[in-house]
Amino acid sequence: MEELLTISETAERSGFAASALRYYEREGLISALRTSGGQRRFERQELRRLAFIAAARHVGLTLDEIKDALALLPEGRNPTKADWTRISRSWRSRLDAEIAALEKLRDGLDGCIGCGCLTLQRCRLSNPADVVAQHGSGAVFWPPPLHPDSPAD
Amino acid sequence: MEELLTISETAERSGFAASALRYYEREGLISALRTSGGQRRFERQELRRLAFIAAARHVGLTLDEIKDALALLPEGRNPTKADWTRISRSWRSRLDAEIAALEKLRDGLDGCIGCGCLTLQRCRLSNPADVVAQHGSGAVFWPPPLHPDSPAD
DNA sequence: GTACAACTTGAAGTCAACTTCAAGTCAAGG
DNA sequence: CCTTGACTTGAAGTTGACTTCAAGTTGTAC
Repeated sequence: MEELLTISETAERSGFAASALRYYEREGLISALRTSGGQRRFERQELRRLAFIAAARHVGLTLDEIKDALALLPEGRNPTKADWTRISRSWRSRLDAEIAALEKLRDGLDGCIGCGCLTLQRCRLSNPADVVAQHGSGAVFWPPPLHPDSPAD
Repeated sequence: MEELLTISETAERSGFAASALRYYEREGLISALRTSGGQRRFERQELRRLAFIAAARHVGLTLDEIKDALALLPEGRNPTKADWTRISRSWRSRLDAEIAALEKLRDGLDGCIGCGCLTLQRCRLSNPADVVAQHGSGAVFWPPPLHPDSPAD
């Protein structure tokens, strides 16, 4: 029974590219033992961290956020089921918020596209400056961006 | 009554930074007239294109996609309400698909976090290699990524 | 002992969508 | 005419999450 995994084995089993694993190790998200010659050997436990990372990435967390979350795991002992559950509970509300934002956007669009207001002055959309003037910056029509790279902010 | 807008006026009214407007012009998403001295002057019509661009960005389209969409507008005459409506109709189904994907992810997480399977071998999550072996690449558990930059693909 | 795939490193490249910078030009008020 | 803020350009920088590359090293099968 083999105990440790090479980087390519870990890559295949986790679904991440080997280069991503090296990157994650550099960034402190995972750790690796080394052979006497300096090659990485991963403990099976790291596959759990990697599964967590994959899940968190799918939820939309940045690597920095994931790193912070992983830092909440206990030191010394292996994380239990309860540990993993605890630190991923907040994902639920995060996803709920994202879903709600998208639904709001969709419903706003329904009204807006239906009335053709993308081209008409009476819609807030066609004259964002009014909104900006009223509220400082950013259009109020749009829900907050899911990812903080919105051009109109 | 002024006819044409300077770049800073256009920036303020559209909500985009002046540098973004220059970028969009370079990329062919908007166009500008020029003074004899070479400064940009924007027609009011461009504000509609910019409102469209802002809306499309919020829906999650890339600039390339937006450029393609704008190319569907009629040449020669000014776009009508129907033109704008036509090219933004597909957003509805796109948003529906994104919402459905997030809901699927949320519901999957609910089950997964509830049973603690992030740490247990019986869950697909903790052993993605099995899934990869069965299906070629990528875990089947996760809905397709909303943005094509998923690490586990 | 030797071949050869797999591994190592640091540095640089990639992508999108911009922003920032430097150095110079334009437009409008007084 | 002069000042001054707004404008111009091309080039380079930014961010996050990696990937790719070059050049050298290791591990293992024969």
